[in-house]
Amino acid sequence: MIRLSKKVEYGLIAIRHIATKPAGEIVTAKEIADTYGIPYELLSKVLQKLTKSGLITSHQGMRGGYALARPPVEIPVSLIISAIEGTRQAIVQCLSEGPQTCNVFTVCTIKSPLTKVQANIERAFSTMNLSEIV
Amino acid sequence: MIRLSKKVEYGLIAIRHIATKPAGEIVTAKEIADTYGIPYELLSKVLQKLTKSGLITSHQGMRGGYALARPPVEIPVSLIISAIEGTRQAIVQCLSEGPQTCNVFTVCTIKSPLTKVQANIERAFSTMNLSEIV
DNA sequence: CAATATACGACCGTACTGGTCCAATTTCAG
DNA sequence: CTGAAATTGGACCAGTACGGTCGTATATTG
Repeated sequence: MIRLSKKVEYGLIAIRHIATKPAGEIVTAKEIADTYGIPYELLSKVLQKLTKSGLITSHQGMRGGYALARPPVEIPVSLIISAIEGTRQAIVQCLSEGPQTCNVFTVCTIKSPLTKVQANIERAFSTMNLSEIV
Repeated sequence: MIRLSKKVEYGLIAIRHIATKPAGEIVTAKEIADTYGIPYELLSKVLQKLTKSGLITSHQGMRGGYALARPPVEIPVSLIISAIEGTRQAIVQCLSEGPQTCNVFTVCTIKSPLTKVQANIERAFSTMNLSEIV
């Protein structure tokens, strides 16, 4: 039907793992990769994206790693997803990109009905926060 | 965030177009393709899938075309999507394919939390039927 | 018989995805 | 101050899915 990318899966697993630790504790990418059998380099990229969007903080150098930037309650699942996927805002191209890239934009008849479904999905992801998946 | 494929978009537009006609009226793929500027061959494939899953009926030969197989109220949007996409049942691989293909299946910690989101999304698509998007 | 329609398989280019490799940089511990 | 451990970031690659096209077979009707 609809699928989250592997990167998002890894990101969710990782940030959840961090959230299970005592607040402020620093976790390395290697630890997470080893724990779940996730490719280390790929996971690193994902964690870097989460860092750039301010959901987690990074600490370079020896004894470095990652920690949550805010309490889990303030991290909705929707933010985690959009931090990793970046683009792809809407379920139909029209809604997010408009006439430039959608060839049927002007004659499209399903845009407005689908905004309801869209809102529903967004609500599903934004009402659930990190504290609910630990 | 999450995106419906172009085929599904075309399928929704097409079946909606058929639904706007008087019940039983036959519409050709060409008419739909021309109306919305959709590639004819691609649309044909989509309509064939909708036919195979029993949502619409096809009539070959001259004066042939497609018509709804049931009243619009009995055609949930979810059926249209799964008819066209076939596979891809769940938002995370684990949920639909299990341990064979998911490398983190046994240690995955986000499966069960995400089933709630999953159910939410499915409800969003299955509670909306064709009569609501015409 | 000919025109019109669906049915179906093969094919193609592009883009994205998951994954790997490598080098640079920062930081702390000894 | 040096080296190990960690993040950062760019390049790259194989596989696959997607959107789209083409050609052909088959059915139906006028």
